[in-house]
Amino acid sequence: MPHPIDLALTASLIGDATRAGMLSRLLEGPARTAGELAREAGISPQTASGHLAKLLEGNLVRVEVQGRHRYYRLANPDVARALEALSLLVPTRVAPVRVPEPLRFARTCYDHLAGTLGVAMAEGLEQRGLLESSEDTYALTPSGERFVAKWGVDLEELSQGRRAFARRCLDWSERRAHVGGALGAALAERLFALRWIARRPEGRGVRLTVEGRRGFEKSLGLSWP
Amino acid sequence: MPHPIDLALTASLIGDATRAGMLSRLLEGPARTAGELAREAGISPQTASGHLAKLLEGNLVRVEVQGRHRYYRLANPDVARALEALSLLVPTRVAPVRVPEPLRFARTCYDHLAGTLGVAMAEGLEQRGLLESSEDTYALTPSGERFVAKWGVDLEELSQGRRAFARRCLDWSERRAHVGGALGAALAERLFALRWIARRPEGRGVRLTVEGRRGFEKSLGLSWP
DNA sequence: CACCTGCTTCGGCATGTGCCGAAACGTCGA
DNA sequence: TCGACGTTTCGGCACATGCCGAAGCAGGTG
Repeated sequence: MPHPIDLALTASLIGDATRAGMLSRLLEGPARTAGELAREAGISPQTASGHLAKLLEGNLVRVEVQGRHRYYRLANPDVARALEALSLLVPTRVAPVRVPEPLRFARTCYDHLAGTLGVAMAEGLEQRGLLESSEDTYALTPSGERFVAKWGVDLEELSQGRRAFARRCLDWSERRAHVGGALGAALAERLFALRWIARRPEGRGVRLTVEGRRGFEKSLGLSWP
Repeated sequence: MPHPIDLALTASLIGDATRAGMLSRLLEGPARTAGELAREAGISPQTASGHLAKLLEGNLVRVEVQGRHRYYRLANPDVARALEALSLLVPTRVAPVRVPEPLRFARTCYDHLAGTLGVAMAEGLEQRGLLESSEDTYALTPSGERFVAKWGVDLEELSQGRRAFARRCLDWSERRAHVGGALGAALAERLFALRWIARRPEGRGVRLTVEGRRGFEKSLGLSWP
């Protein structure tokens, strides 16, 4: 752990509403000029400049100079991760997050399964001792390896790739983790192939089929109304 | 993402040196009473009480009342994760606070370099724009390719192999990333060959030689007491 | 060169917040 | 019931910091 003073210094950079807004926008959108950030935040260019100088000093953003424009972006992926980790701590106001019900129940997150279903699967695997979580990754236990093999996941093949094996991917609608990485992608791919889940016509939404409902019930004891 | 104002509110709870110190202690140690936390922080009980009330309100800690004592602890594992994610963003000071024990300072992790030295090398390369990190891999920039070639790394050969090129390997003693994968192995191999580092007689410990100390100082500006 | 534009630096004002002294509250033990 | 102790609440002070107006700097353009 770093010295508390340094930790506080970094946290206080995010701990200002204006700067937090800038960082949130940079987290979700492309690089922006100082002027754009000022307008979006509703503050004068001087003030924005001061904030950006601090963020730069704290190594939360980096800047690319193009002529008289200065494009700011998040300094590195760690910053994005820290912002997301902090977001999870924000006390929920009234409704947790307003997500349309279908999307909230199940959707794809890049190439793996997210939403209530994705989280339930991860936690079901964990409760049955098939999956173990560490700080930000998952690992299959020996019985877990046999279990996913029954679904048709080829572990040999997965471990070849350069991709992280199984990442704990934080779910923004559930505020809990689901399985990402190579394993997450392979699980989703198999569940589609087994027709336990099916893509909705458009968007990232996913539907649980009748077979899927039965399958999850039988294999992991998961059930839904 | 939550509203930026709420994000800022939560971050600013950590963004005070005194509170950050309390949270750090709670992260590493057992639950403590309000009075203990006050003494450890070197502030009056009233002031500590105010801080703890804020942390409680922000749901970063929870409290257990036992008679006239109040035991505070972190509210949940998400808080610990957020603190650690934030710690990663703290700009590195070159001199570590504590004199590191041998293993902590430098060791091999499979076939690449880990510990304070491994992390410092990775971050030194990154700060100089020689290495870029994405989610779980590293990539050499063009200037980085020239740099490692000077150490005798044969990039042609590395890219032949089936192994992941450069993995971000999380260091358990430092809680930060160092370079793994094929590049990490090649760097370690070259540093041994150049006699910048040497294996300790037994175990995985690694020693920094006088040449190594000079070399890291000159090439990456790293120095140790 | 002059001029516009994007951005930063400087100075002063106002608000926010960390700190402690004083005092109150609740629990425990004599 | 009383006093000791751990903790919280209240009030006021001092410092830190966000804000903007004014001014300065540097790149692009005619």
